[in-house]
Amino acid sequence: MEIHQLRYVVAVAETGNFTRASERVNVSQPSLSQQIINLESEVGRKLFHRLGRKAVLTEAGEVFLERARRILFEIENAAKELGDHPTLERRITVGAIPTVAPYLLPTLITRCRERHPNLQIDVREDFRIHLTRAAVEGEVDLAIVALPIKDIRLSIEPLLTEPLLLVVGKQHPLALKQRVEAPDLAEENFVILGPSSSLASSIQRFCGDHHFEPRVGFRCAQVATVKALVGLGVGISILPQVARDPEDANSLVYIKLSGGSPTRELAVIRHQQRYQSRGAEQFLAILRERAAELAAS
Amino acid sequence: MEIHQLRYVVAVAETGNFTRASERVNVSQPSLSQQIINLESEVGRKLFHRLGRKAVLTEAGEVFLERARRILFEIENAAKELGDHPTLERRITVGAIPTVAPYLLPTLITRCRERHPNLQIDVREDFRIHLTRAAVEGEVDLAIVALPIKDIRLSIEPLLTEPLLLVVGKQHPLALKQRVEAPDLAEENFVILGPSSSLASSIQRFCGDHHFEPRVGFRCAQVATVKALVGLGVGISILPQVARDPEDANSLVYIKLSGGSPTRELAVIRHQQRYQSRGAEQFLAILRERAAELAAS
DNA sequence: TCCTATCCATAGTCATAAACTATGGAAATC
DNA sequence: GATTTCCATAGTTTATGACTATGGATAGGA
Repeated sequence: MEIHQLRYVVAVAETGNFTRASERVNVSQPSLSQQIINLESEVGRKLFHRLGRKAVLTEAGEVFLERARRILFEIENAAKELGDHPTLERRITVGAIPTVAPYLLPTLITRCRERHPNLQIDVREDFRIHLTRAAVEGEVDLAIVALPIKDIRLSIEPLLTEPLLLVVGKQHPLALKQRVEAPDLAEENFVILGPSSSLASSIQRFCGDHHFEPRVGFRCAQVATVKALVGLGVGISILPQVARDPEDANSLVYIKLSGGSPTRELAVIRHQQRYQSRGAEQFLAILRERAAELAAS
Repeated sequence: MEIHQLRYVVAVAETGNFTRASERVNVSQPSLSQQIINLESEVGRKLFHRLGRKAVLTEAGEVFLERARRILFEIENAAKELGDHPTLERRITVGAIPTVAPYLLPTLITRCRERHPNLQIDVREDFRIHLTRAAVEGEVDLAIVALPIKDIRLSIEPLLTEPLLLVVGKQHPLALKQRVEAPDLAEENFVILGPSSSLASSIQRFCGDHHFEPRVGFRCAQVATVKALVGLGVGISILPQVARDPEDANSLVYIKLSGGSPTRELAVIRHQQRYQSRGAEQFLAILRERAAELAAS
């Protein structure tokens, strides 16, 4: 007897149909069918009559269904109790990509400390592909990343669509132009982050959409390095608006491109089936609040 | 969260030691260790302090242990309830090898019908290797087979040590001898069952122990065929005492070999972890009773 | 009554998880 | 200080659960 088998039984009982149940629990119908058969063999009882297009619980199936529901409820509560226990310290791990971490997390963590002093937040800054894997493997509770992401094991909640701004040095000719469009960038040298960066991928996709390949002159590991080099005038870049810093005004100019400004969509991901602790819920509420603020500005 | 992980947690809690716990649940220590680590990662809490040679529950671990025990108890009861339900028909499948099935099962089933009218017994006659696999895969609840058997997934309960008797035709020279020993058989033609038969294997092993290879003249599929051929005088055989039939006296002579009579040990096997239903328990009690009777005769 | 659609079960294949063995590091014991 | 006993990691193998393709049975509609 396995937990996924109990879930499948409950799903079939509630939908009346193996196919519908398989859609509900995100497996293929033959897979669910086989697991129900395996379970029936193990407990030595038929749990469902297969009546043409209907799956109907047998008498034994009705008895078993109550037990299955109780077991699943207990399992849910086992995880919940650890997450919500009044005396156990709450601790979560949050991931964020490098073009989000230094700009969003400080505000989020500050608010969390103010409102939920008992909540400990560990941070992991990493690239999207690593954070995706970490979420799947339960190494982080939540991760803030840029879309697109495809992994059916993850729950993906969009947060905001964030403008990406052209950034040039104050002495750069483009800094003086009234209107800058994508084709204006075709001959420029780009300073961007490394190949693991989803922002770097977004920039290359945006340029591709405008039928040119960006001339990548510099690959950097940190946004601060990108800013420093752009400020020196050796190239241009594109950064998310959230990366904008008041101090940047000394040497940088942020420009919203005319005729279709690039954007990226930020989302928060977590494991589809992993219980979400009270601490994770608290953090998520603050994250949603901050995302709404950013979207409105 | 998986059921085997809960079992491992309980085992570690009760033994205080990963190594001891792994022995208890029949997996290797690294495997248990890895599963505990995976579970801790999933629930986001340390469940055990690893203090040198001791594994001690953390506070979270103590909370979790209660839940784990409750879940495992519910799971045990889910299976038990189906097996013991007062109104659900009880039905079990019993396997037996061909040199046991026709001699033991009729008596057992008759007694079961008398004492437990609500118990339905399905029978599967097959060779040991197939019954072993069927028990592992839950296709039979119990199976009566000859030893040896090695499979850690099975629970093996010896039933009785059964004499194997030499069988010859009434006109056979050995029928008239006062004392027959193993070397007397070295030049005889043997009539035995097919290569899948564990009895055939036992005969060959017995002859091997006496430093000769049996001359196998006939391979048969049924004990009745063996008896018929031996009665005709075309060869000799060795059959378990339980196969002896009053009608055999017309044409056969059963002889207990002097100087070390061959035996075989019958056992009943079942799946180690599968819940044993009330019906299976009832049958098993009758089987033990009959085995004791046979052992005394 | 026949055709189509919708269901479940089987077969074959593939990917992943859980098992293994080998082994290393740390701590306890002698 | 050496040895023993524990747990964790790494690499490999095996078993399980997933997939797709497809067939048989049944229900519904024309």
